[in-house]
Amino acid sequence: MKISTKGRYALRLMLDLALNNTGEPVRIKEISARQEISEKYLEQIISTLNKAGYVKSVRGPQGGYRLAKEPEQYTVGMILRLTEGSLAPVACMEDEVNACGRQASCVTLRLWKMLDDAISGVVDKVTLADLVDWQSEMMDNYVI
Amino acid sequence: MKISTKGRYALRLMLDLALNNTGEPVRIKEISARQEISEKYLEQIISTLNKAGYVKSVRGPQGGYRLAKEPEQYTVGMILRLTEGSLAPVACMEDEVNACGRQASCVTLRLWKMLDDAISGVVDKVTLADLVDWQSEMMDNYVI
DNA sequence: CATATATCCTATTAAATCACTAGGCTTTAT
DNA sequence: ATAAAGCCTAGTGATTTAATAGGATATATG
Repeated sequence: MKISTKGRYALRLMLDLALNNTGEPVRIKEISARQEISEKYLEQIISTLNKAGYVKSVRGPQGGYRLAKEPEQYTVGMILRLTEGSLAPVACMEDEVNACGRQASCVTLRLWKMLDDAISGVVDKVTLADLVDWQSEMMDNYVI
Repeated sequence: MKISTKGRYALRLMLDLALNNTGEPVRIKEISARQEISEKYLEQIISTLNKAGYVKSVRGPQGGYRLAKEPEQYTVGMILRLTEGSLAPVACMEDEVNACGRQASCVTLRLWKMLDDAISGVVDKVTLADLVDWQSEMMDNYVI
């Protein structure tokens, strides 16, 4: 019942891009240094985000990545589901077609639906822009 | 981000005991047949529940297991946390002492706390007695 | 007391997943 | 032409998962 490093790193990566959303592309090397995550692993993760159209890449020198849309447009759920695969607490809830034979008589299915709703209620509501806001709130506190 | 089979089986096991809560001990063999889970695996899972005092065992012929308390006394969270270890969505939230160095400046921590609260809000509210009720509701629907 | 029936306990294992690392290929600004 | 970036695929060690296996121990019943 854990969010994997892949999902967490993807979130930090997107947040890093949002915080450095100047128009200039951001290099993997910079993100790697700031977030203390290996360049190679970041490369792999950002490739998923790129293929999904969540970020735009610029190749060659002075290249890098930038967000494809505004931070408000990305929910945490979008990012985590893309990189984690699914946030459903049990496999039988993943697809439209539920293959489990016990389904009709499955009491716990109701429980899993409640859990799934609770999880979705959080991740589909919080956006990247919220994370950016929270970040600046924290910075404010440090100033005193 | 999944509940493992161990946790799901533990829940079905406890529900099976609750539905057969006659005072007579219930044998693993019966649970295994009803739930279609191997006896050996059930043995292992119920051993955890037994050590935690969630069930009481009777050894020897005519032996088996029964609930130590009433179904209302068990939340789904108790059972899942015991068998799964923890339901926290990230490792850095598990212990009282949080070892992560980024903690102070960690924006996502706030998100994980929201997620953790949402999950706990469900599993700490639903009891074994609720599952029993839901089960009988379903049975009613089948009668028509 | 003997026996069958149950729980109890520890070890092993095949498969899958996770969290990376490695190395070369392609594009493009200078 | 060159160097700096992203792009792509494969490999790998460690850990976890989901069991199986096999015997030890307790006890109700005849």
